[in-house]
Amino acid sequence: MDNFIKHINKFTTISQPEIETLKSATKTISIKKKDLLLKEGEICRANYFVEKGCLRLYFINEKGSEQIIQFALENWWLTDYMSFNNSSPAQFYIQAVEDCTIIAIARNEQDKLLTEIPTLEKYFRKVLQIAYAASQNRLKFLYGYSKEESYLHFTNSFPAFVQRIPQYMLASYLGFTPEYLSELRKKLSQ
Amino acid sequence: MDNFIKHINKFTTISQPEIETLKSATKTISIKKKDLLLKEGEICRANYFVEKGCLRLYFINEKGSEQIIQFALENWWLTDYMSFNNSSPAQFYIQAVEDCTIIAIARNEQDKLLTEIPTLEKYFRKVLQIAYAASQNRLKFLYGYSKEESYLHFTNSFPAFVQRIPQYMLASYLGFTPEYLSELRKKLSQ
DNA sequence: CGGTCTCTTGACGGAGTTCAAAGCTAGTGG
DNA sequence: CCACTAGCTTTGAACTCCGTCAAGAGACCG
Repeated sequence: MDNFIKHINKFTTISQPEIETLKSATKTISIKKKDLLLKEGEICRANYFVEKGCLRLYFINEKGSEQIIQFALENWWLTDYMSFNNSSPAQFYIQAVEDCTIIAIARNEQDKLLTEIPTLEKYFRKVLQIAYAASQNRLKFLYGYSKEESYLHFTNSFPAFVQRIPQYMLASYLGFTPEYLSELRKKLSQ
Repeated sequence: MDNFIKHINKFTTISQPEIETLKSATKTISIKKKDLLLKEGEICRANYFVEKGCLRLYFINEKGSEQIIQFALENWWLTDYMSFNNSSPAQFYIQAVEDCTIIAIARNEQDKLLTEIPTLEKYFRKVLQIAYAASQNRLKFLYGYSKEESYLHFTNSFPAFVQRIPQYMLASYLGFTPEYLSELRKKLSQ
């Protein structure tokens, strides 16, 4: 819970009684590597904050292989927002890449919470504004870079993270095949 | 201003005096087709709501050609969020695709406004939550579909919008060349 | 009606995929 | 703590989607 409270205080001010309310309205979950928080087709009923570990959001494409859309590291929120907003069937899976500690706010609890603690509206607005900025940036790289450039950019920007995940996940996230990633690595190491 | 107020009322409740405050803190701008609201390298000092018309967000890639990241139609917000959040140099251009009526909230006014009218925090949080959901969906299509499938999906989903914009913009938004779009159209009309 | 955008056509080339198979690594149970 | 196995990574060859270039046809605006 520590990271979570710190994170809130980075963006707004929250009182001790409000923290207590928050604690009673959230669930802290420990999950193992490869455990699923959400499956395609289910209704996504919670928003997940990564206290520790790493989650991924992905779907299965027509050819039957996994396509990763997003990773969430410590201090990031992750959910299938379409499903979460509209209570529609999820289009994505959410899975633990490593053993994780997750803080979950259930959909119905969130509505109540935001009424009881209005400053959380500010917190979520700011967090979403940053996440949205990141997604604009992401699109810029996707459109502007070749696969090789994407790979170089990503490994230079997040060297530590690249060590944390298997290569096939990196390939999937960057939008190419594990075979091609292997070819790139070989080429670039010479 | 009508669309704007209606849009706010779809997500939260705003009082008459609050509307007056809002009116005095925003600027309504009329711009002509091809006018620019933001250039790469400038600091983006406003968030733009499309009351009427259509905007596009794009950048110039290494080869010197325009890459469109996003369109904004009526009732959508558009800005370079990275630049807007951090007062850093913009990575994008914002341009009118058609003659437009735009409502602009300046960066510093927005901070004041959100303090004076707390319900706007809820409004922006919800709008961003929807925009973020749309961007997750966008990524799913980008990763999951071939160029041909992207084209078919887009034209089927937004036939009216496809009529509103030149083909080279559609090609740019979908991430391919006008030449290939032309080839696709020919092939698919047979 | 003249000039500048926009769209089309076709030839060619290359980045990245697919498939199949072999080598490697790490986790698990005995 | 070792051995076995499933899953991950590498290799290479064939193929294909889509970009590039260049040139011409059409459309729209002043």
